[in-house]
Amino acid sequence: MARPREFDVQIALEKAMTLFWANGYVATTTRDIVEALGLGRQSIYNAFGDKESLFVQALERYESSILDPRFQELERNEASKQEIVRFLAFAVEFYDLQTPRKGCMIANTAVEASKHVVPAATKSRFYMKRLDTSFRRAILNASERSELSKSLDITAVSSSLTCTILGMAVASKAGATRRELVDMASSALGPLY
Amino acid sequence: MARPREFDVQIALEKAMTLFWANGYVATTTRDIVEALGLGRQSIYNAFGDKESLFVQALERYESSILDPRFQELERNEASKQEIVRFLAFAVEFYDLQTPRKGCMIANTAVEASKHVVPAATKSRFYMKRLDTSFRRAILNASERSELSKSLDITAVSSSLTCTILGMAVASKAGATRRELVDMASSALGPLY
DNA sequence: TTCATTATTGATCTATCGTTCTATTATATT
DNA sequence: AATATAATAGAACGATAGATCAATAATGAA
Repeated sequence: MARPREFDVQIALEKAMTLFWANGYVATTTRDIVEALGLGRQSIYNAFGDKESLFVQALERYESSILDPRFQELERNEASKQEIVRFLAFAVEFYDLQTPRKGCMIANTAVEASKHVVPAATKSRFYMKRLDTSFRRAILNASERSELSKSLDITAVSSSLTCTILGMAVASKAGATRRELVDMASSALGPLY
Repeated sequence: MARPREFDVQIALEKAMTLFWANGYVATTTRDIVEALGLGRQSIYNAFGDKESLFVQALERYESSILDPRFQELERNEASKQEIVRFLAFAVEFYDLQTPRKGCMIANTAVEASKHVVPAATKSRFYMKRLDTSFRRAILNASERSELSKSLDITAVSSSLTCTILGMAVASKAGATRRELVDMASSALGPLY
């Protein structure tokens, strides 16, 4: 009935994600996108709509391909101390091994793109809440299993862990060493021991 | 000998600082600057040079008018636990009371402007290091006064405090409640008690 | 095989970007 | 009062932004 698309939409979206992740929304030009995706302008507009729409789809791909898989462990009903530790350990790897250092696309978006892309602001707020809720739930489980100190302020610690993830993202992008990232993570985990 | 400037350079710079702080480097246009400063284009170029130069000067003003005064306490030779607590308490106020929420210009710069303004990248790295060093020194003092647990990993805690400041900046910009900011700060202070 | 439909290509649109030019105005020194 | 100097105001610059148009190519359904 119609001419079929010659490129893989998911691969193209992956490239757009990487580009926006590294350079942000405003600073990424449509010319950059055309070059990075290796496609014609019109093909990109056909497939993804305008720049803002492409950005939102790239952010959604970041969520589904990067974030969601990592949340899976942490959000299990029985998740406890171990899952929190593993989440933080993954964050260290994730941030440290990036070349170039891009930080976290959600944190970057909160800082840079929220003002220009309304759904992006909503998403960044949602994911921070989701992270906080996940941590709290896991801490609660650990507490019920008597793995933690009785006097622990669960709300405070979950907020602190969320804060640590965000702080690591910024520090990483600013060039923090692996050692520093490890220290940030391990120190934030202190209250659990 | 020549016509005198009709406006106050420091007041104009303050306005530029607020604008860049809220909107970032790339997203702020020279038109925005002209409107916010209430001056003619050429007057601004005469006084501050091009956009990049103005940004660096605005960032330097942020450092001297916002950051340096707060570092003063923390960087005293005798600074100890109390100064750390006060620094974090100030950060909570600072981030919470902003309208609109602008976060920290250094953190924003690290995320958004580093790629476009080389001196800004240097500055953001410098200030994170300075913060870390100040915290470490104060912790060291507290340790020597036996105010802290013997087993405390001083390097890890100072990294964690730095991380917390950055995380709070991002969380605040994303709309964190005051309660959440308080929790982030107080939980990061946990190891000191 | 024809035709409706969509993909592709590359030229092109308008708006706005950061910056500079030109002309005028205002002052301190002579 | 005359002059050198710098500030101001606004028009204008070339470059580039995001987006679209027009022409062509490729497919599946009739």
